[in-house]
Amino acid sequence: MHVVPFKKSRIMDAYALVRNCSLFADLSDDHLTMIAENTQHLVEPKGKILFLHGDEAHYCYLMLHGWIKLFRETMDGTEAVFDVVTKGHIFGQFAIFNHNIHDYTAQTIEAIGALLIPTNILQRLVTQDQRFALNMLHHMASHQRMQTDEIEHLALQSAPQRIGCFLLRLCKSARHTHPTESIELQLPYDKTLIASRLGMKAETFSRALAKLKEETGISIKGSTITVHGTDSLSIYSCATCSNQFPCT
Amino acid sequence: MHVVPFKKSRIMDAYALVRNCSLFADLSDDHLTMIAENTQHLVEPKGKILFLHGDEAHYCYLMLHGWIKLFRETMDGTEAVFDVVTKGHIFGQFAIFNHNIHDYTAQTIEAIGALLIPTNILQRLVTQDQRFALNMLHHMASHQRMQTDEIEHLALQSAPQRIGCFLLRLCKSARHTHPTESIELQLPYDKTLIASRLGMKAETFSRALAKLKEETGISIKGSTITVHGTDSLSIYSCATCSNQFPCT
DNA sequence: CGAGGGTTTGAAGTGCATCAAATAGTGTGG
DNA sequence: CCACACTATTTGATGCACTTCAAACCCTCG
Repeated sequence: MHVVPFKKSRIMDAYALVRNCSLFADLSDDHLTMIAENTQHLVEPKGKILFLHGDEAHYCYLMLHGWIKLFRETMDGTEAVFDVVTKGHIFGQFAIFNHNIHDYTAQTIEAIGALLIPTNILQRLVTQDQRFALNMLHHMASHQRMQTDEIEHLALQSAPQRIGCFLLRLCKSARHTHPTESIELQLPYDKTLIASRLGMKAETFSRALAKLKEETGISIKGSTITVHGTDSLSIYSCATCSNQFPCT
Repeated sequence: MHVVPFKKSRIMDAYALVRNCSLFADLSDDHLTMIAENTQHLVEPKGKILFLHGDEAHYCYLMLHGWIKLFRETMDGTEAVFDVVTKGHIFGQFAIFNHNIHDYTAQTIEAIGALLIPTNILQRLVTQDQRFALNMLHHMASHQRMQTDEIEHLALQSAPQRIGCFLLRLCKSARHTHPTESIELQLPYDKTLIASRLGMKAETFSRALAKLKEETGISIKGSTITVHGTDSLSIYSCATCSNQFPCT
């Protein structure tokens, strides 16, 4: 594990990073400082496994840059990718409610930087600080809502629709809210991984993206996709979705 | 809404029911009594919708008997069934972390009895009682683990495997742990609904169950299924599952 | 330039859905 | 107790979506 210790002067950096994470919003300065003082700065190259499904949890991870794949692997080698996360996301924190056991495997898909937060600190805080417990509840609830949507999507949407839904989420995180304006998107990681993230094979992804282009008029040039207004995507993808337009 | 008010003498009944629910375990007598005093006894016939996806949440429901289907419906009429719950289960409680909006629809599939618990009481309690907040965290976490498994199963298991997994859960809730003994199971609700619960059509369920019989040697007589040892089921169903034998 | 991974394309197979119809099971009123 | 209506379940035939296997293409980077 490549840990770069924070110098004293860097503790304020960690403090700022921690405070910006919604999970720690509204904590007292004392608690924020206590967390910041106990973090370490983790740097890892591409392909590194941070922990395995079933491992004892020592840390949770607040991402600074790079991408991480969260997944499970079955005995026969197939993978189920639950999420792919980057800057600003935190993962591994739910282990404190699971006998301190990680519920999935985490692997870097490119070089990353992250803040390591010891789980025992979270464990202590959650029993001592009512506000943190409430933050954690809201944090878990929002995670749960996303999982519920995920289940619905897996059950009801076709492959092209799931891609459309994924693109809509990209539009949203690019703060693109106007439903008729054009927006140029960069796929955040390679198509093979997006395919796994959406529960399909790379070949299916390729064909499904072509079909999505046909159906909604998006333009595709390598990993650059131009959406000429999100309306057509919403109509096509959210047709079999119980949420309102747009579903994210 | 058919509410049968508790007589004063029945408050102790409600008290006992509430205390037995793990979500309220370890609460102080005062708080348990306060909850019990504010509950109502709900009785509803078959087919009744308790609330719709998107409705404002006034109550959560502690089941006494009967079965409830929790699901979402898309515009084109297809359903995604998330769960089917009965005696001892509680649902609707997560709305307090979702702007007091229910996240799915709840409908009776046969006559039910339930304890109605006002959500505003939970909302107050979760901010005032540290222990309740912690209970709620563990409760949500265990719900989340089940959802995570659900996503993995939908992504990786075939229809016959999902049925096998469902039967294994039935074995487990019948406290049948010995892996080589025979056990006779009653399907808890009709096959059409089990099919929806497992994300497949009734026809597929019928054929998949026949295939499961072929593969694992279970016996089927109407809604009675005899499992001659859970080993063969585990081996067949958990082959594409990341969890240990058995996965539940 | 050449190696290797990512991506696309084609051909063939599998699994589940759909549509249609037969069968079994259940509760009803006579 | 029976005939009927209605629903649940099974079975068959067919179609579609996604996968699998194989090969070609493309792009990047040493």
